[in-house]
Amino acid sequence: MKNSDVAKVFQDIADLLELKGENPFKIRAYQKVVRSIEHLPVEVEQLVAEDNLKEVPGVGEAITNKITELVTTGHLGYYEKLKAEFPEGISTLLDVPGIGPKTAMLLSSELGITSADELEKAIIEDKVASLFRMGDKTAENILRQIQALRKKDQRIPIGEALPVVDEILTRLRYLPGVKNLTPAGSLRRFRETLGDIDLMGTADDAREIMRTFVNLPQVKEVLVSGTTKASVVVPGGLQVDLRIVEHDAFGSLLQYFTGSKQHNINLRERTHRQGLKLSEYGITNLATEELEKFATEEAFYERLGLEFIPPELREGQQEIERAEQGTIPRLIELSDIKGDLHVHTDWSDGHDTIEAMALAAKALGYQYLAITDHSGGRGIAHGLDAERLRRQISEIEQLNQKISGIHIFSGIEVDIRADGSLDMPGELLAELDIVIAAVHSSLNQSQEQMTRRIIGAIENPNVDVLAHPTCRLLPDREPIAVDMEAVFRAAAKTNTMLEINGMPTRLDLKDIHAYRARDLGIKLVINTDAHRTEHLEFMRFGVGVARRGWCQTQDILNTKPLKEITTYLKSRG
DNA sequence: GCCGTTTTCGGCCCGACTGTTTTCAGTCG
Repeated sequence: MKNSDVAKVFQDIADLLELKGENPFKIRAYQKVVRSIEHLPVEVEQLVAEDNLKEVPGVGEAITNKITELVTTGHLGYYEKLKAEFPEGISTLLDVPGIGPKTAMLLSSELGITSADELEKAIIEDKVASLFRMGDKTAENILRQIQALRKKDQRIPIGEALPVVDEILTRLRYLPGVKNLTPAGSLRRFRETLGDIDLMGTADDAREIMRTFVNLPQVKEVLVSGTTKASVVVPGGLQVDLRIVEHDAFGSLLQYFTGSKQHNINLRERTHRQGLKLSEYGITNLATEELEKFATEEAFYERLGLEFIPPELREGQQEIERAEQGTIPRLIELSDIKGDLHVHTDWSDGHDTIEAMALAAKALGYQYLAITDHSGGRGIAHGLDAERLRRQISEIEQLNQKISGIHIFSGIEVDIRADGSLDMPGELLAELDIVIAAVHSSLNQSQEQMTRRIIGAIENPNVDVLAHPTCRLLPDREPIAVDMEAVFRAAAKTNTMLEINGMPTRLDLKDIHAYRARDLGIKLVINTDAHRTEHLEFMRFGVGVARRGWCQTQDILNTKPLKEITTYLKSRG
């Protein structure tokens, strides 16, 4: 049973307990476990087998037993019994913004409604507004939310959201008296998908910037428009919130709206024990009721006796304890990257020439670039055969003579065939500086077959890097069925590197896999898989994933300068 | 249901907004 399936069961339990009106803290305990499982870098099944469940934050005696029952037998008696107490499907009502447990129960008991569709019909038939504590406005709002929910593309990949945000920020940044304009929330934490966008800033006159914001050309609908807060909807159904405070309170505002819910809860629980209270306005001493303001996040964390916690780590895992001990690692930064080891050119399915790609890489300040076009495996446009690869190697030699200031490595992204063999003769692969292997076809193999196939490639002595290991595509294509723990073991044993592919539709390895791989001592590489010069900019997404995986420079191969990486690649043969 | 320099029992984050109410319940982030 996959972690996401386990998380889903416990999320549903939390929802049902909410409907039941259970003790809110009990409900929170279940919600906390859901988030813990979602962030788990290993399979729950493995933890059960090794009797390590209690190590997971928020998992105690009772939940250990429930998880164990669920993953060993495939069902959970407690959950089945709980479900039987409610009409089927009622918890889906909670997905509609504005509907909580009380309203859901009311709708179900009074009108027999258990789905958004039924609810929409009932509102249109004017059956809802007359219910207790409801009214015309409430009914109308719910109706709007149901209809918006249908139009909205769930969560949006960060790669799609970022350009929208950049455009908005550019329009607001140069207004007079505006400072500190920056994204917060899941975007600042660099989550791979976003539910909405939070923007923060400070201003001499908040009303001015608010007015500009709600009147931006890309705004399709204004949801809330106040003096310090406004919410709008932009194309694609994406909601964008802007909050503006006074300059001297920016640190607490940014802190408050950056951490995940769990990070904030953990932090406030901790400070509560110190006799302090946190809010977006600052830190209040509970005894004296005095409020301290903070202009920067650094000062805010320092006041709490904590090391600064990078946004990407604020997920409510172990980061607060680590900050307490002063052992937050110095995470890798974009400026640490010295080159890109996976790009395509017009020799295969890329858009630009080798020379153009090299010059673009040089312009980014890189010391090296590896050209890794596709091999000719089936289904890949213009893949190289042995003959063309030989010609490409010699062209790269000539270009290295011609261009100064950047070194071009000869490489290939060789296709891993369905049987685990590689789509290029071994003796030719051995001539290349770097060999990246990847799965592109027969994605529907069984987990057993696929795992064997990939491990076959990892164990091939010519392979240096396994590219985009799970082959998922955001937002739609699910990862292939593969035993990642077995892949990690094989990579660690053979000293094969794993890629963090920074293409925004891939981000593969993903954050928790990068965390696990790093933990096992596997060397990682952050690549863009660029198919044109502009794609080299995707590096920032890959670095974001690596930071979420707690990676430091020494964990990432392409932070090494040219001389070191050349020696390293040669030593691998 | 979890958890422990305040504790094995008694706590458990915080503020804002909205709409329905005549002082607050419900929901959200």
